[in-house]
Amino acid sequence: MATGRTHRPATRSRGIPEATVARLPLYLRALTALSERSVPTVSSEELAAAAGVNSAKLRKDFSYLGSYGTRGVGYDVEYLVYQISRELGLTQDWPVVIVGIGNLGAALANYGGFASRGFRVAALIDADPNMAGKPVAGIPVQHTDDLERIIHDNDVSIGVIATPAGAAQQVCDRLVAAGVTSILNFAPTVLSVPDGVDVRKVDLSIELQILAFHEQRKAGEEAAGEPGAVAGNPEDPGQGPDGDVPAVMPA
Amino acid sequence: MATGRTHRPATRSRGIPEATVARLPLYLRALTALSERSVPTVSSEELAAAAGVNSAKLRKDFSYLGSYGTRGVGYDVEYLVYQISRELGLTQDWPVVIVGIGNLGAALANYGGFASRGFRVAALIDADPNMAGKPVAGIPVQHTDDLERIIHDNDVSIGVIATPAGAAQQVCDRLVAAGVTSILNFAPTVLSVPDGVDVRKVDLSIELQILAFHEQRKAGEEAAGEPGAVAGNPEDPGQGPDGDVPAVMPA
DNA sequence: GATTGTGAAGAATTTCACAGCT
DNA sequence: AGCTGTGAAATTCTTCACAATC
Repeated sequence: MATGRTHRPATRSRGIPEATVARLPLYLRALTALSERSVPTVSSEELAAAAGVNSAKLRKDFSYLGSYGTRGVGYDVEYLVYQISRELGLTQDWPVVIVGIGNLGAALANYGGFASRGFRVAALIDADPNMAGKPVAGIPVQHTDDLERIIHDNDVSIGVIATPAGAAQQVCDRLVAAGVTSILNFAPTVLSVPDGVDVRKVDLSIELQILAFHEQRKAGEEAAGEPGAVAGNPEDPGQGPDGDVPAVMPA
Repeated sequence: MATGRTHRPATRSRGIPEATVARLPLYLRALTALSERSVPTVSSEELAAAAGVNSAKLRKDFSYLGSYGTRGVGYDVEYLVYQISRELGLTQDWPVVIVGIGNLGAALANYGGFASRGFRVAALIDADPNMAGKPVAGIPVQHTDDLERIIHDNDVSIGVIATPAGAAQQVCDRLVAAGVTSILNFAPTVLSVPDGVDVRKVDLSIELQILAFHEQRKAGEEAAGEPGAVAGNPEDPGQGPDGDVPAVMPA
């Protein structure tokens, strides 16, 4: 749980489970692809396959948004795109600042999917005076000294931190003090923020470590006398068109 | 559920919940920081605060690994570092290949935390012939044509995909065919892989969309007559030093 | 006949709260 | 006295299975 303002039935049924929220972008992407191919309708089964989940979960997820499908037919692609976009708040434009324009910050600035869906890179900020003025992805880098002014001038509420770990908390504090209430953190640190501020983190080395855990487990199982040994034998019951992604759970 | 070989009590109690596995790297990072400051022992309360979780959860997590603490005292930092490292499989060296050396791939190649903890960038691979031979982060980029050979020669089992979305599935297929069984995907696509292969994904735009959802909700609440209105009011019961970070992972 | 929407069952995860050890 | 380890309760998430609807 991340949102501040705690414990209260959230007014009236504004109760979309967090797990569902986290999947909406996945559905939206799949739907956008269908939309571009001018597919008019899609069944829960097809859409679920495209998004990499199972269809019961998808239907349950959609049920929290409302009844947007037609029984016997499926979902209208355009309509669903709109409804999910609206639910996610993507019908408005979110100015975003990226702080820390090193390799990663530059990569993020250049990332196309950024602008495509409701987000706009309002400014790039770096502590290195030599960077100031240099354009990255067509946007001139500004100096950290002006951080507060930039936030205010652009009415930014979402900040991306791509600085080294050591600078992250300090940058975070300044962003929050200047009015940012959502932070996407790429620095490998736990940020502490006041209540009411959301933080999400993206951490390469954590993801790799989780993979290493599973990889090690595979190696171990292989060694222990297993009938079929070696990885990659394609059997296993059930599991339909889900296919990927951990979840593991031995027993 | 993803890992092949299903349904079996996993020999003997090798049953660490996935949610716990996902937090072990967090604990490890906090412990490593303590270790560097030569702190000998730490309580569940302190460590939990440093890792950004609550202490009951941390103790429960550790209970799956064994009884590594001392009642009335806490945990021995060095010992725990070792135990968690071992559990995660970080006492061995994992050669990793990065495919797609654009902005992001280069950022990943330069990422320090990579080498630091059990991972070694064995090779960089890109489809652009002009990139071939050019060093990135001190490692010469190799051409996609040699992908299979590179995987074999370096005994790689973990691959990182940082290509454009359109190329990701194809690269994935080749990696898997060549023997890779764990994939970290930065391309905004759902990859399909055979059973027994783990995929984790890191997706900037999904994270941003989740933030936008919460941001929108805040704005809405603000508008609807709320007592304290406006974000950032620091009250709220309970919640201790937890505060932030959703934990991501729908994967 | 096909497919949605959803109660109810089941599984996983988190939190509580305290017994048990040092 | 302090802090871990853990059953049990509470909560959240997933899956099942089928009635309702087109």
